[in-house]
Amino acid sequence: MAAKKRISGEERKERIVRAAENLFSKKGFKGTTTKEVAKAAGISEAVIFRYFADKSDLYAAIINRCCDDKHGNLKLEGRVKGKSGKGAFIAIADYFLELYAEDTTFARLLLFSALEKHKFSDMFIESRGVETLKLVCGLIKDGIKRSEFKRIDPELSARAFLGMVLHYCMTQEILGFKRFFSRPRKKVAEAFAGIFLNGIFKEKAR
Amino acid sequence: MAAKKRISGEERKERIVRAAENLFSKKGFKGTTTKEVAKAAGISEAVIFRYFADKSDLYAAIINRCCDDKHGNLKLEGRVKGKSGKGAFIAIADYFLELYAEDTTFARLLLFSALEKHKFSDMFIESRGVETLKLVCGLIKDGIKRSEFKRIDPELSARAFLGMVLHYCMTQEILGFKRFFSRPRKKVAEAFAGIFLNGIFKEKAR
DNA sequence: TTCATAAGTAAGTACTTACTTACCAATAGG
DNA sequence: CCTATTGGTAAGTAAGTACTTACTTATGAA
Repeated sequence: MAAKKRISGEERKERIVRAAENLFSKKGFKGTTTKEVAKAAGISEAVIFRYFADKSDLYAAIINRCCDDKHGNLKLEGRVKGKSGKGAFIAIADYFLELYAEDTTFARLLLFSALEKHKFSDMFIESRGVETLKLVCGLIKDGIKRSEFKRIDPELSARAFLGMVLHYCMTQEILGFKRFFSRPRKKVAEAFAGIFLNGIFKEKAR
Repeated sequence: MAAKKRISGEERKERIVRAAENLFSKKGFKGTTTKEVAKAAGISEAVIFRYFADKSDLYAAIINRCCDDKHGNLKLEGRVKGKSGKGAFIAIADYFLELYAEDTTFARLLLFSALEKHKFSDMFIESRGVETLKLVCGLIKDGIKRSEFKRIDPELSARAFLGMVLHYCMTQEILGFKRFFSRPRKKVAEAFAGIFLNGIFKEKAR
């Protein structure tokens, strides 16, 4: 029989949050029981309440993990850095397509939160959502300044581009559209960037 | 004191479904109790189980109502009929922008269903989702045939356009983006159709 | 009028939920 | 070695949960 291992408080807390993150993203906050979380974390239910005041406190811990994690935004910026024009938009599209194909945990957490009206979705909008929008917006404003793009509404256009990409990701991976319809990632990124850019590209030299 | 009114079975059933539809769309299937549904429908809980075998049977009734309801697709087709080129795309965008601004019940039901993995989202994809996609796809194929559009992937392009529109609707109305950012409906529809079309429009006469 | 039937309820049942209590055991520092 | 602290549990509790039972009352056709 395995000797009973005891783990430090911090490590245990971390494991509980990870287990809960998984379950909440799969079944929502209401749809997940503390019993399930305990089982997934390999401990008894009471331990959860030693580390967290109540269930929603556990939820708050997950949210903080997600929003503090600047990893996502940094990673995206890294991919775009150095690129310009079509390459930059392809990189953005490709980033999200890859992200959603790999793991929908975060997206599902966000959606559940928006539907169940926790404050997670608000916090998300204010941190990561706005950042991403700014990035795309910046690219567009640059293009306008250099007279490569038409003088369109930058925010609205950024929403259009991100909308194409993110709605595709969401329908494919979360609504399950990919069972009926699929295209190689590179092709999708290329097509979306192409449609978007040739739309806002000012035709030179008629 | 008001005389106790009795209502026909069909009418009562209908009222229960309507009450449940509202609540499920607000709080999800798991997040809504049969007690709440009964209260909203103005009856005792037991009545629900006279008309529906169980809670999920009630859910199924809602789904059928939503999917059978060809109203949505017909209404969209009606708006597009007779229009071509940019006007048609503006009409589509405008339709969804208006729909979401008025009422997110259906969209929320669909999202909850996709997340909670009921079969509603599958049924939706197979009925209304695919229909809408076909409509846009048809417009694009026509344009290609008439050599007005580039020879792009019609399905993928249709997804791009619908993505812009629907993701905008969703983020505005369900994620609550509209608190931070808003544009007049006509302007959004115009902008999205413009971006999309000038992207796939073949430039004539260089 | 009569009465079978359909519409409705109050008060349960068996079970699950989030959360507590009272207690136990491994570990680290003296 | 001892003992305070920390990590952990078994077995609760009160308040829900979906669903049932046993019963009442309005309605409409005969």
